Amino acid sequence: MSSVGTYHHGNLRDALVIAARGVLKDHGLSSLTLRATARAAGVSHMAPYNHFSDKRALLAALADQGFTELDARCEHAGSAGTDMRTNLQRVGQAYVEFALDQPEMFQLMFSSEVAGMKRDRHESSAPITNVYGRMQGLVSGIVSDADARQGDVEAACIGAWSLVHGLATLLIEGRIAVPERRRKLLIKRVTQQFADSLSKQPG
Amino acid sequence: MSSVGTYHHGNLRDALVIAARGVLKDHGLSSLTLRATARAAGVSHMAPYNHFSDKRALLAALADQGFTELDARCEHAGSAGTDMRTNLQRVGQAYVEFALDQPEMFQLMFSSEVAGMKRDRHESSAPITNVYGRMQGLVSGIVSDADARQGDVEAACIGAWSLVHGLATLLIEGRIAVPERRRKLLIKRVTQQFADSLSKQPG
DNA sequence: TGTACATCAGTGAACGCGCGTTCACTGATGTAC
DNA sequence: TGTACATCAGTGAACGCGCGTTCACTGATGTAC
Repeated sequence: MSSVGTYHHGNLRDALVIAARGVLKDHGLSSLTLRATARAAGVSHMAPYNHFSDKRALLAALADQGFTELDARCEHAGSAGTDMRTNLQRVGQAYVEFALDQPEMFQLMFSSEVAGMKRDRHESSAPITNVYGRMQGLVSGIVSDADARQGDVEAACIGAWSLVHGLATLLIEGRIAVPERRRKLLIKRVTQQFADSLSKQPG
Repeated sequence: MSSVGTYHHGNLRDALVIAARGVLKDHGLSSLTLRATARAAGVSHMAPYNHFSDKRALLAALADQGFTELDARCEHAGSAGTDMRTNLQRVGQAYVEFALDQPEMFQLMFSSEVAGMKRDRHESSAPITNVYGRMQGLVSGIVSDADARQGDVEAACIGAWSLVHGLATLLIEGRIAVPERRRKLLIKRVTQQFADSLSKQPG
């Protein structure tokens, strides 16, 4: 137990993750350093080492939080209706919109700095698996209605993920020239087309 | 005119780009610095400033080279046959395989460090446009056979690019668990499915 | 209710690193006369 | 054919920066007795 302003912080670990998130959002991934995070949390630059083994562990904790939120949004989007094709479209849309809402977070989550992380003993295995598993479930459900070969199902699952991930990435990087106000419609159309195309494959 | 070993290099600009490419390939994007490039070219760390206004300009020149090569491979792949769907599939496959052949280059090309570059007066406008234009031509050709609306054509074009770009990105980052030997087949299937799905859209 | 003490969670100085860039310079080249 | 000189394309020392991390430390906490 501790009160505000004491020597011991009380919950510095969480506070650091929150601070890191602020730095990431306000100044971008390349400015997200250990020292900047400590500064933002109002603590000495050495304090984080009491809670994270090193910089990567801190970034990994933040990325985990992002994956959890992405998964939550996809889950919410993908369980609204009963039509699997619609649900898949909505999951895809949620994925891309998450990336556009929090581009820096999305970049962190898929940055090579964080990939293959040790994860500092703090539970939480690869949470991207949940997101992909969700798509996989829907795609498999749709495609397996037809008499598809197994390789085709796998390709369709990976295609689904690739499509939304690529769209998110290209939009974030500004490679796709589309005015702000048309973005959402575009995302909907692209994901829609993909969802509609499933199970129209030749067996 | 100058011979080897003289004070004046003769063609340091090109030599620097080649050296940068070596550094990028051998040590990755984060190690691709001005000084490392100069070192690799066997020249003082200040010499590059006679040929490039700053670090970004050097990286941009290298990225341009990458885009040119990517476009060449896509062109070659996409003009082999006469069936547009097949050509589109091959272009997509070439895109992904380029990324896997030269992952660090691909990362550089789409890194935010290089995006929206000034490009140091050395001609060569955004060469990614060529690659996308190629896909766009094929997709439009296929989809416009049917009576598709304009927005659907656009969505299909962007979908094509997103699909291959996402697949390339996810494979490079090791997010897709697929053994080395099955990669090529997977890429083929994913691009194939997409190409086949075109013009089966509902008008 | 006190007190000794181990442990926890902070501090701040310092190190070594490599970076991009500035600066003043100098050696080599080519051209005008 | 020679020579003065402007220009080009290098050099190397130095600066300031922020980083991650080490180190020795110290203040606060909680528990055993």
